[in-house]
Amino acid sequence: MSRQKDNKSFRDIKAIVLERIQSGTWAPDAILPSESALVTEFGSTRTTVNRALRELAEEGYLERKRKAGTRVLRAPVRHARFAIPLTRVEIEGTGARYRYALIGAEMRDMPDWLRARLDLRGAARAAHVRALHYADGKPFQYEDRWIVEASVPEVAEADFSDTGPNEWLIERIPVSNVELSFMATRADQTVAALMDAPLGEPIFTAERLTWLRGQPVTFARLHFAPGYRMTTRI
Amino acid sequence: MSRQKDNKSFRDIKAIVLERIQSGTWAPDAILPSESALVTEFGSTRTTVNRALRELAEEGYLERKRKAGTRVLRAPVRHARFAIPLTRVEIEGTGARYRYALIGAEMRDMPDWLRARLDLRGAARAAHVRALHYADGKPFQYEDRWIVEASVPEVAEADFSDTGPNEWLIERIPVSNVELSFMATRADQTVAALMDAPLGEPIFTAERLTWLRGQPVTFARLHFAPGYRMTTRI
DNA sequence: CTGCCCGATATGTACAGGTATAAGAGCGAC
DNA sequence: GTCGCTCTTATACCTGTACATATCGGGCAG
Repeated sequence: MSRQKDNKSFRDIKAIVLERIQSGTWAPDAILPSESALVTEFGSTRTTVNRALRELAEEGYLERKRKAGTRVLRAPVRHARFAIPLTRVEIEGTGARYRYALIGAEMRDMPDWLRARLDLRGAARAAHVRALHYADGKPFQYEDRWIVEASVPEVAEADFSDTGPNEWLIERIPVSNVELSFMATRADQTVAALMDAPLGEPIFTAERLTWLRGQPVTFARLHFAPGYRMTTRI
Repeated sequence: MSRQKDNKSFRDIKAIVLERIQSGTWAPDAILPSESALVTEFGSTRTTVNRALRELAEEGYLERKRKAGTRVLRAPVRHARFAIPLTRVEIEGTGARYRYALIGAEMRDMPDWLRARLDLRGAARAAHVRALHYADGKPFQYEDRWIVEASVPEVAEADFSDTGPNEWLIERIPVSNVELSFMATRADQTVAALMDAPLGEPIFTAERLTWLRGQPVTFARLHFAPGYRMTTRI
């Protein structure tokens, strides 16, 4: 016997509530029954009902306010979730062979636009690393990255010829705050040559800004091969 | 008096655990103490510790397995979360004035590529709607959408001259499964003319496929104005 | 009528204890 | 050895209970 009776798990309750929202039983803007009312209906406890409703609220279907009750959102604010794996993992995940090639790495003074971007006052040195990631021998992603020396002093001695700067960084800065942007850019001379694409080709591009405890760590611009699609299901 | 002693809330515990991960006290791949061990350390209950760890696992920092224990992930699988609001809401959120203009709407037989994309066998009719969304008088997004008649029969009589098809759909199909893709495309004749952009300009493009209970509902291609960036913080 | 306070109420969170389930570890039969 | 079994253990989840806290709305003083 699984459990004593036909008691609903929080998963069951989530499914039932979602079904009622989808079918229109509980229309948008409607206040749904209080937790304790649902407890008597489903024959479980408030803890369980609470978890179900809380997760549905987190997923954007409901809005909950103390005393006000739980309301069905009119236009559910859907959230797309993208996994952001290492490039190597992303490539290997498709079954392709991964290859990495360093193009160049030097220590330099950061250019003004970058200092502005990172909110850094005063001069600062950084490693400028450029690298290519291949999938099955074809260029997959061109990585153009700056790593702030003040935040990661070891970078001055780092060797990126075998390991990508991303994996190198993850060893040292495992967790951090990230600001990610995606955009469409035009292939310039460098990108066109490296990606084997015509000049001006639209390139799916990601910019990634990373901080650790308020200190800027790295700025990366990732140029994906023509035709790249970032896909998710929600 | 807030609570009886200095007991930790699940938020406190999350913060402490995260701090230990970030500072390397609990290095990647390390198994951290069992829930009951943490209970004695933090002086709370397993429910509380459990919630803290569960949420950290959801956020991609930890991996939890029954019996195996809780492990710090080497390369935290970070998840970027993007809110997917209505275009109108997105524009109004920036403080800009929203304007909508219908370009065309007709019922047609679906082209082959679309039927293949939606996994539909046999002929099927759909509404083909094209519309422009403006922010402060400038084109912001060109929407090219197909709505499957079999799934939303009212679409044959719908009038999209005042309301965008997206808002119209949300009234009828509040919740659904979505597959979202983002890519960089080249502005073709239509897009270039409507967006007031040069031919061939890189365009940030989203494709959105929607199902309700396994039935394909709509396919939309959203072309954003040149320079558009999709940004998030994680 | 207006502004403030205060009680009722719904959700937020915590505690204490229990059962269910997955999976590693060790043992024995073959 | 190795396959299959049981035992143990750590997490997953549930039941009940209690108190905390935000907020709506009504009542009262000015």
